[in-house]
Amino acid sequence: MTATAAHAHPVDPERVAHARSRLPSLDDASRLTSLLSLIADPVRLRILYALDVSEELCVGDLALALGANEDQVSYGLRVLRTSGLVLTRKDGRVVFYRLAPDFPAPLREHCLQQLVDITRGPAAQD
Amino acid sequence: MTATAAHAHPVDPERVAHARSRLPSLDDASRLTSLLSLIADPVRLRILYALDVSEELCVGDLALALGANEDQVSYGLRVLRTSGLVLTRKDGRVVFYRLAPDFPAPLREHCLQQLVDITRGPAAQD
DNA sequence: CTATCATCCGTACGGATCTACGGATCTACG
DNA sequence: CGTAGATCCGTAGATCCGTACGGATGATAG
Repeated sequence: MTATAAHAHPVDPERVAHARSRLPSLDDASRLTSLLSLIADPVRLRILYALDVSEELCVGDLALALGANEDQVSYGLRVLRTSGLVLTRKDGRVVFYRLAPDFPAPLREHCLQQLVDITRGPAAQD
Repeated sequence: MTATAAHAHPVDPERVAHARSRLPSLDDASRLTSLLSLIADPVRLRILYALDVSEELCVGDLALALGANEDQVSYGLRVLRTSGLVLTRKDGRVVFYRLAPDFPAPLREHCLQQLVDITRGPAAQD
């Protein structure tokens, strides 16, 4: 055998079939996770938060707002820009960033506007 | 100066202040992103989907359902288990996994139940 | 036209993460 | 007991990712 090829017959065939029928394809899952990976970084996530509430900010101001150095912000923006999540507008020597108009709405609503709560109430609802 | 220390005065102080006041702390952001990182992986995400719809599955069945090898699934589960997102129940020589009872509800509702759509409609609605 | 500022780009380094493999456990079965 | 199945664990190698740095670019001011 090549690798771990055990388990020829399911323990619970019904559940396997049920799961399989509702599972996103590996392809869809990959697309989704590459999107999630983009926001799964403190700097990038906070950049997105900042842009979400402030419409438009330049790199330096973003760094100020986040309390991060400009290298980090610049790199974060590079990634977000490359993936099309943010757009730029250049005015003189300043580059302004904003969320792309086609920024995934569910991502914005759910992740940006509600997900912070997650970190606070997994077991403690206070 | 040590590093990139430019930009002494904001270009747009108001927006900086506004963003800053609404920004999650680096700490909250880090907590959230480490959670997001857990689901930002195709294997783990699909494991969670499968467990979400099938209540309980053992490693081998999970591998069957995902069409992945058991090593991948086992490693994915190891990570999820370590982080407390899934629980195990042992019955004979089979180990069953399920979502932890305190699995973050918003994560479940938003990410697992709605987020796949994201990958389909950013610009192309078919 | 030169100095300076805001920002981008390429690169190199270090650490985290995933994969793959071999072996250890524990259970069931005869 | 001894064997086979299901799963876990440790580890080594490959790969990905974020950070930091130096220099390039383009724009403004003098």
